[in-house]
Amino acid sequence: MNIGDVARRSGLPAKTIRYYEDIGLVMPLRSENGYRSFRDSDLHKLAFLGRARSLGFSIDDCRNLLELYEDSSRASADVKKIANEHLLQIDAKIDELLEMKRTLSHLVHECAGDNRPNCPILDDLAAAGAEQPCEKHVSST
Amino acid sequence: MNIGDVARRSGLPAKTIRYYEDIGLVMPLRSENGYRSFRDSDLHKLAFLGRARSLGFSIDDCRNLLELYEDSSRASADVKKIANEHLLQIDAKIDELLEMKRTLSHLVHECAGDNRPNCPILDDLAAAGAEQPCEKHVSST
DNA sequence: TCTTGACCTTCCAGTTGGTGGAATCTTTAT
DNA sequence: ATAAAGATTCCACCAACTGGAAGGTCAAGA
Repeated sequence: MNIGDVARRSGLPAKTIRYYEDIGLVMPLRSENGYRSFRDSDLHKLAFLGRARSLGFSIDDCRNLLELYEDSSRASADVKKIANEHLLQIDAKIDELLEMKRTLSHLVHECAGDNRPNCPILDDLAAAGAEQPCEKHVSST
Repeated sequence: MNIGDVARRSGLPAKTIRYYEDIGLVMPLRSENGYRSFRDSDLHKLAFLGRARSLGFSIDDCRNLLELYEDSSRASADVKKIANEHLLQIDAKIDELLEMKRTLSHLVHECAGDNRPNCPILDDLAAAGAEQPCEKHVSST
């Protein structure tokens, strides 16, 4: 299979597949003309990578997952550990975004959004870090 | 004020402040010795930027917000528009992460996580894109 | 046979938002 | 005098690609 076929079948852009070869995630053979020649196993790996990436795993995690996948004597605990750590990061990110959303939607709600200059959103951004203009308490935390 | 003071007061790393000057977000004066000399207005801007960044606004958004902030004849609608578009992106990201979380926590739940090789997580990653190995229906959308 | 177009190759640069480090001043304190 | 702290510039690096240029290859049609 040439890269175009693999791209269509895996759903990954050809550019990305070349990149994955660059960083050693797949090692397709080469035809006489210099074209990459992908085996079914390469396609399979790329589909695996695409799926793992779509679940948000880092390239580094993907590398480890792929290694585990190809190790028939793996312990599922090792896979689960990677997945669990990733889940924690996802949770952290969700929390962060929810907090942003909470703050921002509150501000947006307060803002008239008309042609007048008064704007609680800008007020909030400008007020940050200058909460007490009269007395600075250096936070003993 | 030297950059160290501004860093302490704004909470931004000195490196970041230099970077913000590089990309034209702040334009501190220079002392005779070549040191950056920050005015109160610069510190104020940097605090503004720090707050906006912490709400997830892109540097580009920050640039626009800063411009609006300094334009006393702005329309609050312009600010609100930026904020609302950002909110939409936050929502999209949250949805994406929640979907990842849903899938992944389901898989993690299924996985024994012991020393045996059988692993539903890997099975899922491997099965993706190969759902029907016997018949390929090219998806008529 | 020639040519056109689709496909493939490599390589270099840019993206986002910084961070790390080296080499080199300047200032301040002892 | 010297050392530490803090400043400067510049260059490289992170993730995970993406875009584009310049060129080689292949299959089909006139």
